[in-house]
Amino acid sequence: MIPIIAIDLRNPKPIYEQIKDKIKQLIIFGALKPDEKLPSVRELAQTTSINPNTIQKAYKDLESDGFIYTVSGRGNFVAPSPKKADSKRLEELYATLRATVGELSYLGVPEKNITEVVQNTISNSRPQGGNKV
Amino acid sequence: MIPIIAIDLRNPKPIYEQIKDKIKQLIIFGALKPDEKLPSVRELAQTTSINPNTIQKAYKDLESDGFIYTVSGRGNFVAPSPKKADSKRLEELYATLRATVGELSYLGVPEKNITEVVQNTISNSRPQGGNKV
Amino acid sequence: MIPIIAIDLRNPKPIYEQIKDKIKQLIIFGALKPDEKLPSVRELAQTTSINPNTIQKAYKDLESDGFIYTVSGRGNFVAPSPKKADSKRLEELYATLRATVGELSYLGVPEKNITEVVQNTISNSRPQGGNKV
Amino acid sequence: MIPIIAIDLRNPKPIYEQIKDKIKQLIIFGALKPDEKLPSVRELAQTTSINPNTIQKAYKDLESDGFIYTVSGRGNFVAPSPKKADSKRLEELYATLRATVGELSYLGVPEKNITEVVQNTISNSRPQGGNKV
DNA sequence: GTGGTCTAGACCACA
DNA sequence: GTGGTCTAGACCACT
Repeated sequence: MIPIIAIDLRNPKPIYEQIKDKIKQLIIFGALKPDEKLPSVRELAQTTSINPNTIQKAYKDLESDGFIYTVSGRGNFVAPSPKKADSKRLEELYATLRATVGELSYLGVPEKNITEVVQNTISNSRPQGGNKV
Repeated sequence: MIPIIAIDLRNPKPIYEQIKDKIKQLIIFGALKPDEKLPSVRELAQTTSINPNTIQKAYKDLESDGFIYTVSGRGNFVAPSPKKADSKRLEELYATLRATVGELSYLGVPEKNITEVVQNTISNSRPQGGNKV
Repeated sequence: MIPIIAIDLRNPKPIYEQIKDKIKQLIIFGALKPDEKLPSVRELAQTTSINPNTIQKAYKDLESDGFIYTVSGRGNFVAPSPKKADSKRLEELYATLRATVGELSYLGVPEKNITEVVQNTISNSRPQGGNKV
Repeated sequence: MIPIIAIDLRNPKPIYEQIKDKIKQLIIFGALKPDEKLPSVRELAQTTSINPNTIQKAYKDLESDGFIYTVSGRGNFVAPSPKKADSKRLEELYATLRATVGELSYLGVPEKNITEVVQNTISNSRPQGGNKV
């Protein structure tokens, strides 16, 4: 199953970041299961009409962020859930969270709407490790 | 009161965006009150050792985003209330919110911690428009 | 002062890794001081006849390893000494150390010679932090 | 005694090199005695699920490096003593040693810890040639 | 002038 | 067939 990744060339965000974000989402929200094979660099390059080098950069970044792993000659695969959270990354995420929620609130979005989105997002995100069951 | 704005040159994020973000935060979380005067471009350029053109760009962006307003010859001031919520911007913020919360959850941060940060952020953010009081 | 970096194209080790290693050495053994400016990507590309993309890859890797930092529009600079050692990297280094020393010993190099090289290397490596005075 | 060789497919290092390194270690640290028989290519291929060609290549390299010898139709055996020290290889090992020790020192590892590892490694490595006893 | 991104096209090592 | 490396050449954003 090859998930289609839509790229918006007019988006100022770099293409490889758009790819990273899309794949991250697919992993986080469970559309891609652990150890599932991702489309090969060349394959994804063809289906998206993006240059293979650009795809590879996205994959490399995802690997160093611990979302996927690479087996040379075989392809790229979804990593099992990370054991240790990188504290630097967590700080970034918290900062983004505060800025985003703050702006939403400032723009007049009622608390109820915000917390609802947060709740839904959490319950839809991939249960990590599976320890709970 | 001239808020000190710390700029990190090593940060890959463009300087003018760092300035925008910092000032946004000061407004959202109430450190800068409505109609309060912002430091002049020159002044801020001096205290931060940043090129005035860069400061100028940040101010211009903040104005078009409705966070501040400019009075020619007088200076820049904090906007009293956010301009009508731009639905495109709201969608962006929601997308960021979902991505951020999703990743936090995926990285193993318990729901409690996330919602706590969200709650605190909301209650600390500036009551918009002064409608509540 | 632009240190000349010699590249051996016949060496099976990738060019960007050769560059990384050379620069690491210059930093570790103090030929490049903290906050000293490195040659720009284009400049080094010219003096070495290596493609700029290859140089950039080396610089990016060095940055993510904490040896240098990048200021966009300004250039690349030697990072001050790392505060926290990355435990994963340390493990790699210890493994390499054991393998190397083991093989040297196995090949008949007397203990004296090995420890001498180790001692010299340590005393020549850049004093980090400067706390000791 | 068939030593178990763990291969990490995610490791970017080629599989045949991982095998070479593992076997080298077993020889250097005495887990495999001189003239002891190594598992056959087929056998090792089965127990590790690695392609026999890959194992073959590792063995061939080990032979030309003087760590093992092959008797046609009989199998592969641990070389009794290292072949005459190849000065090119020694230079490589010294270079690696300096780079590794330098980086460890740079990363803040105290001299004591480094020399301790070196000492232990030397005393655990196989006494070469049996000259000492 | 600096780094950052992207493309097109090529060759290699590995399995 | 897969990822990894490299080149040549181009355009952009930032300062």
